[in-house]
Amino acid sequence: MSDPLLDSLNPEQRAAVTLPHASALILAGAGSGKTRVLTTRIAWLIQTGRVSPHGILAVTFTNKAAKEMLTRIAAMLPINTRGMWVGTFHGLANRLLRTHWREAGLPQSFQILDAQDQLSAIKRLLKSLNIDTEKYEPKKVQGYINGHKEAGRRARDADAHDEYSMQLAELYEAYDAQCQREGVADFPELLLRAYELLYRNEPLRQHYQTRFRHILIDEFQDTNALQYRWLKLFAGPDTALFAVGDDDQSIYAFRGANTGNMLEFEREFAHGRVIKLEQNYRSHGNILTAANALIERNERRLGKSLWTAEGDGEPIRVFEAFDDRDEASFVVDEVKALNREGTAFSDMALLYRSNAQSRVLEHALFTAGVAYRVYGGLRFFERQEIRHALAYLRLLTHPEDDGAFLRVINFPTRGIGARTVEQLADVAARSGASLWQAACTASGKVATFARLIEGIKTATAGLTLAETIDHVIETSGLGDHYRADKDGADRLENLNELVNAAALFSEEAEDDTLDAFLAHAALEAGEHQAEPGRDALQLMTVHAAKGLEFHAVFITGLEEGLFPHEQSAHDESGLEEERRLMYVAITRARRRLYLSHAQSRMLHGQVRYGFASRFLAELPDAVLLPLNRRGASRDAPAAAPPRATPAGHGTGYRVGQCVAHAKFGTGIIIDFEGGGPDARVQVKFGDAGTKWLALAYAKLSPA
DNA sequence: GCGTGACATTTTTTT
DNA sequence: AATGTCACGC
Repeated sequence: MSDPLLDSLNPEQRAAVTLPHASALILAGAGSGKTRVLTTRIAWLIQTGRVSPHGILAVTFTNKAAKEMLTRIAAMLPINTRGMWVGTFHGLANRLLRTHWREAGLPQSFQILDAQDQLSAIKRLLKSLNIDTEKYEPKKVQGYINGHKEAGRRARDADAHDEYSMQLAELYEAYDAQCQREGVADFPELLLRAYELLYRNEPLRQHYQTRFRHILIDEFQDTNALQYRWLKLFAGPDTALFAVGDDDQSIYAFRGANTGNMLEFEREFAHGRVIKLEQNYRSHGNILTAANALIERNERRLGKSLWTAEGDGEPIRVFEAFDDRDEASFVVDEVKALNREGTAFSDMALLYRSNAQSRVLEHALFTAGVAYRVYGGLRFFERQEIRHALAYLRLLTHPEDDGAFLRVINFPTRGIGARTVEQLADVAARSGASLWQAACTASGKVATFARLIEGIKTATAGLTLAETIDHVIETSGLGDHYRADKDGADRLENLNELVNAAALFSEEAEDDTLDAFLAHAALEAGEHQAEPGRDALQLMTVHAAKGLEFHAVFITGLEEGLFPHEQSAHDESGLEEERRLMYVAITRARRRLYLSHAQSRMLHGQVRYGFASRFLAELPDAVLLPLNRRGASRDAPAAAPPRATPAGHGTGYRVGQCVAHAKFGTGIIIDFEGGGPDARVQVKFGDAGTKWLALAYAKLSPA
């Protein structure tokens, strides 16, 4: 009898879904139905009675993916999915630590530090230890600490051979001590703590190992060393691990993701049980041909080639613009044309390597009146007014939190300046107490502040979450502060939105305590971006586009130094990651793909000249369609792009022009000086670097 | 204690 | 170009 769950799957997908009770690695290419396989596997396991929801642990990297997974499973199964653990690594670690806080050595109300909180905690530490922040930059220290935590190393495990690394290790140690004292945990700490908890506590470990008979991991290529060890710890002798990933889409190595985990997993758990999903249901043939040709240039990969049952489709359009503004206007024209032909704006995406590139594009779109939406940027719970409000709340439930204390002690300003705070910190440090405790014994303005917090605590004792937050906003003076500020309307609205978010949270969450809400705020920085229904062009970085798909995709800024980014282009591994990034970008497109680059571009306030990205040359010519400059009328002198800076009269050359030199190859003129017989030009060559050449002697020809 | 202007600093991002 | 950080002066 046919099973409705499995009917629409292809043979490989079906094999993956119905694997026996053993660990396996699923190599799922872009657009091959990865999420579908993962969710169907869970549904199938439960429906066929192989496991109860209680025995399932499913891990993802983003909250969005976790939510999507739950929704899809719920749609497939009539039964209730409660009891299943589905969430992000951090969310699950938090859940574990909240349940076993005593065993984990944390206070019950421990607070979570996001990256920003962590950085300010580190700055505070460096200051208290009188460390030279020129030599030990806070950001570097943060990177050092997180790097070690993500590799599963405590300060004592960090190798310290010279003065510098010994100092760093000491700072790491001191930082952890500070966090412990204040009862806070940063993101990697959540994982490491949860890991250590199970590692050291055998009964607990056995409990979870027996409970979770099936562990499923999404985006496995993004796991770091600690997350992998974490999974190994959860897996008992009778646990089946189901890891789904695509090494070609690993684009987070820069933050510790380790594709090597896939190889290791194959050896340690899957024992050769590897299923490749290579049929792509998303893109037309030419797009896949390009993607395959590109990614084949990478050495380090497990090897996989996408194919489609669809036809070749349209060629990939390549456009060379004079400059970034020209590129933007090209994009605008094409977007409008596509929309006229019936493609919704929301089904088109405009991708770029780095956020700074969006400005010019936005300007052009705005001027042309095209609705667009930029993803990324400041998230809801990261806004300063929200952080202030949350800091008050943190202080209510967890007064030991010095970070929260410092954020609000003088915001809104109440006449407590740096000097006073410093004295307070001295008192606290001498007695080993928290700032809050020191404040409670203080007098004057500090005492008034302490009474304010105490007052809020008493007044909100019986209130709901939303009422509490509303009360905090009004009593703390935050509300008045932003009402007095003529630019404070948006912030007030956000604070109001925070109250709404709390009300919603109370409705939905099983545990609607203040602590739970604060953890939620830290772990889920807020995908609550407003105005969904509107049909708008989608703008985002390539990173942000992972996992999404669009009818038409524009990849812009395909220039050396930008994409691949110059910071990554030096070593082979960096370059391979950039290539994977390009692979991800290409495979977002279903039907139509545009690649564009510009001869010159405004970057960091000055004009830069770049060559076309090497990635363009790595695509097969057969699938590319170089676009001619648009209609002759638009090329009329009046509308010509503003690149024509004459390079000395009568020389026949101008800045921005491509030229060829017998010895140095081709390059672009980026500057000139003198005129007539003395004229010299500065040319940036692809291979030979930048050279000054005298026009009278150098044999240049237009290229 | 607080506000302002000079200064540097620019990848990618989730949790 | 634009943004954040820091030191200085009121």
